[in-house]
Amino acid sequence: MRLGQDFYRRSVQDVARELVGCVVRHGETAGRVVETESYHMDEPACHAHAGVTERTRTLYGEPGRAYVYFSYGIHSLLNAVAQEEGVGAAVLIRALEPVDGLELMRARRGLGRDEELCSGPGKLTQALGIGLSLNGSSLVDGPIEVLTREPGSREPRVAVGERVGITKASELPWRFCDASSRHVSRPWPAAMRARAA
DNA sequence: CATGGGATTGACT
DNA sequence: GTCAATCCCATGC
Repeated sequence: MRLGQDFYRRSVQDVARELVGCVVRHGETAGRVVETESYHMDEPACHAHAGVTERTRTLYGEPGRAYVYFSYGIHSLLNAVAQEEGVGAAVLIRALEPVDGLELMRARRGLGRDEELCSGPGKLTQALGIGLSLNGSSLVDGPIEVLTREPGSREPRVAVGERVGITKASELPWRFCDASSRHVSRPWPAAMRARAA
């Protein structure tokens, strides 16, 4: 079942935590979310911190849309816009566990072990074929689907830690991981595993 | 209009 | 562990 707009119209931290275990699908390819990070306009690591600009318009828009942006000249990164319209906040999808369309993912990514297909924010957009043209598209009724956790599938053990790869506000514990997954973008320190819920 | 930084990855030492 | 690739966008002149 697809997540509705109300799911996203909440605290961005809650959305990030609860997205772990959900499934993202684009066409034939799909993966289970094992790692997310939340970003909010009030802290300087968030693009929305600069205010409303052409780039951040999507971030300030209605919840439940995709914010896709280009990073380091090479990678597209996928975010889910959260909170009320007018608040710049989003959840970065950092890693997936491949579920469907593995062959197509391998073709798009080149040779690699299954753990390497979607174990990073730039890798998963490549594996799922998500590009900048999908910026602003709806996750509620658009081409990228975000589905609830399969009933009966195991409850993820969510570990909380500091966000990865940023230079500002790196102390905030806004990274959420399935601690038992081997498909995360970076190894999970033992100290953080202890905090897993 | 010119410049510089960045929520990354993969190749190489 | 280090480093380059490479482009969008914000900022400043």
